Parts: sequence; C-alpha cells; structure tokens
Amino acid sequence: MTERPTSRLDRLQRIADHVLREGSVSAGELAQVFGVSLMTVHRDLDELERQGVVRKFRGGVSAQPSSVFESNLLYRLRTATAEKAAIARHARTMIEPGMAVMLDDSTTTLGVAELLGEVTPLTVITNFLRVINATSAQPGVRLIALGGEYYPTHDSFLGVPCIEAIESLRADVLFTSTSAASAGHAYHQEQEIVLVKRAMMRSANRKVLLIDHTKLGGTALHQLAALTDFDDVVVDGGAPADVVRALRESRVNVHVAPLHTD
Amino acid sequence: MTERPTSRLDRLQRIADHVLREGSVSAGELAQVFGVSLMTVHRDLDELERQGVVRKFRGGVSAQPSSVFESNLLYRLRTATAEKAAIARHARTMIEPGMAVMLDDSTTTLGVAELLGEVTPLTVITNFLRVINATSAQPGVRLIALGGEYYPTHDSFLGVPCIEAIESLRADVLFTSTSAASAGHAYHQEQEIVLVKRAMMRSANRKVLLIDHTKLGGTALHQLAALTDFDDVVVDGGAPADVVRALRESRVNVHVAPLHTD
DNA sequence: TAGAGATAACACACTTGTCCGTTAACTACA
DNA sequence: TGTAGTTAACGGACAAGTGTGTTATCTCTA
Repeated sequence: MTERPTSRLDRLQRIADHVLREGSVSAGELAQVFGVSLMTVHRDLDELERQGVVRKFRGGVSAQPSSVFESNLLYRLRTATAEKAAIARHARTMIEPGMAVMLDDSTTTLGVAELLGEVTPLTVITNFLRVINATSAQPGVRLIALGGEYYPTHDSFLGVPCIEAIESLRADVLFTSTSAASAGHAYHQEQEIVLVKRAMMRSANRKVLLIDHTKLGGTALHQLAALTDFDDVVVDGGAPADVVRALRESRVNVHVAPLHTD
Repeated sequence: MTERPTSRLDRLQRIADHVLREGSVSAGELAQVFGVSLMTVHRDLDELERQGVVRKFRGGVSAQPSSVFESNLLYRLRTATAEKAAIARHARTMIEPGMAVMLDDSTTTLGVAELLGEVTPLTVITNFLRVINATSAQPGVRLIALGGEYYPTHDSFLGVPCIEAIESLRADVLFTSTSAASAGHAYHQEQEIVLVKRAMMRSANRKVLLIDHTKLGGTALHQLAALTDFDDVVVDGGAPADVVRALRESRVNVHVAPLHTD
C-alpha cells in the first residue's frame, strides 16, 4: 500500500501524525506504508527526532509526550497555517503607520510580521529571531530587538535580560499568542514564556490575543491571563459559533477573521 | 578590453575599486571595461548603491565619501579577509571551554564566531545579528543576545537598551575590533558604536583588540580607548615590524597572527 | 558471533536559485 | 518631442542544494 507521491514536508508531517496515532512503529512498517526506502525513513525519523517530535530506539520510534513536542517551533510552523494567515490579515488592519508594535515569539505573530511592509513607517519590538530576521531587511521598519538568553526550541530570547528590556519600553499595541484558551483564561506550558508575555502585556497600551480555533477549549500548565485582560481577541472563522457567543457574553471583545475558502 | 571572466562578487569589488579610483564613471564605460552588458552594469551599480558604496545619477555613478562606505558591512566583509581569518585563528586559542565570550559587531569577530564550535561548551554574548544567526544553530553554545535598536549598516543592535543589557552582564573575555589604530589609541567613526564598545570593555575581565594591519596608522572621528587599556592586541603577520616594535615599546601586549601564505 | 537493524558513502535525478543578455517599455532632459 | 539613459519583463544557462536509492560497512543484541 503505497500512498500518493508528494513532497518531503508532507511526508514528514504524515509520518509524525502516524507515529502520534500509533504510539510506536517500526521503520520497516513506515517504509511500506509511505512507499519509500528504509534509508529515507531513517533520515525522516532522524529529522523528526531532531525536531523533538519522536524518540528513536533500536527497532523503531515512539511518540514524544505532547507537552514536549507542542512547544516545538517546527511543529507549530506546520500547524493551522490557513487559520494563522487569516488571523494575521485581520491583525494587520489594527496597525496604523507610525505605531510601535510589539510581537511575541509565536508562529501566529510571525504571520503578522510578514505583512508589516504594507504599513510603514513602523517600529517593531520583538524577542523572536524569525521576526528579527524577517523585519531587519524591510525598509521603513525600525526594529528594536529584545535581548536575552536564546532558546532553540522557540527560536527566541527569554529570561531576566529580556524582561528588563521590555520594562523600559512602551508599545502602542501588543500582538501575542498562546497555546490554549478556555474557561475565560489563556494558558501556556512554559514558565519562562509566561513571564515574558506578562511583561509584554504590562508594557503595551493595547493588548491583542491571536488564537486559532484549534487551541480553543484546551488548557496548559500555567495560567497566563484572563481573556478579559486583553483589549481584543482575534480567532479564525473555524471557531464554533457557540464558543464565540459564550466569550462575548463574558465580555471578551472577540473578532472573527474569515477563512479564505477556495 | 574585456578582462578575464570571474565571479560576480569579484566584479562588484573591482567595479567599486574602479569607481573609487576614478571618482566617477559612466555605465557604458564600465560595461566595456568589464566586458558585460549594460544591463548587468546597471544591476551591479544598483547593488553597490544599495550597499552605500556609490551614488548613482543620470549618466553614471560617483564614489561615496570614504567615511560613509567604510562603515558599510558588505564592504567590510570583503576587505582583508585573509588577515581577519589569521587573526580569528589566533583569537580562538585564547578561548577555553566554559568561558563567557563577548563579541562585538565587527567582521573580524564574526570570523571568531565561526570557529567557536571547536571549544564547546561556551557562552556567547553579542549584539551582532550575523553572530547571533551563526551561533544559534551551534549545539553546545549558550547564546545571550544583546537587544537594542537595529542598525542596518552594521547589522547589529545598539543604543541605550543595548548598553543597559551589557552592564548587567559579565564576560570572561571580550573580542572587539575597530576601524583604525594609531598613536597609542583605537578610533571609530561612529558615536553609537563607541558607546557600546566602551560598555563592553567595562563588562569584560579580559579585553582583546583584534585589528588587521590595514587599519594601523589610521584615525577616525572618535577616540575609543588607549591601546594599553586592552589586555591583548592581535594583529596579522602583514603588520610592519617597526610598528609592532613601537607598540611593544609603549607597553602594548601585541600578538602577531601569522598569515597562511600558500 | 550471526543476523537484524542502523549508518556512512556514493551517485543520480530533480528542484531551486543566481546570473546575465535581449528586447521592449519607460523617463528625464535638452 | 526626440533621444540617450534607465528600468521592467522574460527566458536561458549554469551552479548549488535537496531528496532519494543502492551498496557497503558498522553495531548492537540475542
């Protein structure tokens, strides 16, 4: 049973899904299922292990606990891309030329950063290396980087130096994202990240939470903030209507970004 | 008169040299001299203008004043590469595993950064985006980025936030470079950079100046520090013997890094 | 120590990106 | 408004990078 031919990134994603579904599988089985050689499977598994999604052992691989790989940047970059793009487009409309915009280290805000060339001049403040590299090349964007200790899993800078840098700045608007939201609160699984996000919220006049619908209803270890602490919450059009209604009833200012369904 | 075929980077460098020598030339003349089409010349000149080396006007191009393009990163990257590599190899021997190494935003220290994989584990502190990107991928290197406002001409972060971040850290060794050294002092043409370099010197136990011999004997607008303020000064083997002797007589601790002449 | 599983080394196909010239359209200036 | 100078658009040549399979070598472990 060989599946349809496709790109390597697709196959990596599908192998990851397969491993997560099965719990653990052998390399030989994967080679058969995906119609590639054993060598290629091993290379793919090495890559997924490097990304922190699976764990290899002699004879096969097994899935990592979700709390580990959900923090992983490359995994997050592949997830809910259409939803994030829709949310980013909506967030972009909240930005006026001349503003100081703060962006945290999330793949959703990365989408926002890529649209910033449209509203120059602009000041961008961020601790996310991907955003730094994306905006450093853009004319008309004044970039202020938040320093700190580099965390490879997030590709961003965190820790005390980062928080101190945030505290000495003031932004017009903050775009932030988180890994889960439910019961009126936003959650994140990592202490370091929570501390930085909270500092960012204290230093911004307007606080906007960007969250795709796949994260609604979940929780994570640390409570970040109440949803009413944000001035705006942007979700994509895939969010269930009753969830949106419930949020609005609890006085959360929800925006729904329509998905481009083509 | 068409010259020998070569890579584009070579031609860019030689066009830049040609323009600097002549002062100003026409696009047509350059096309003839370098044996390429007019269109290619225009593209090269656009690139050089973007880099800040030349200025275009209708009918040709003219050179920028040296004070402008000497600050330019891409120009500096192409200059004295062999000397910088030799100096970096020598600097590398001053680093032991476990150290906290501070690197400023100069092309010479970029050479040092590329060798750091050999002496892990290591902590690297820098405000230079190129070093950040180079070391963020290296396992065994703990990276601490200094934030601040991004300066495209240097590809680094400067300003008050950067200086404050430096002041709250302490490094075992600092490698720094500058644009000129003579009469017992090091010089640099930009105020912002000087302030950051001075802060770095205050935060490092051992201060090492890396300077290739093409910069010896020059000066620039701002005085950075006395050469005796550095614990070590590393020059390449191209430095004239009498200059080295004079430095030693004024109690500067000079190291000469041999050039690999093959 | 034999064999299953894993890795290293090499070669090839394919994709991607870069560089460059031609042609045509555009623009500033006399 | 004509013309020299410039830019935009297209396509081909080439180099570099990526992905893959085959074969050979290595390494666990039963």
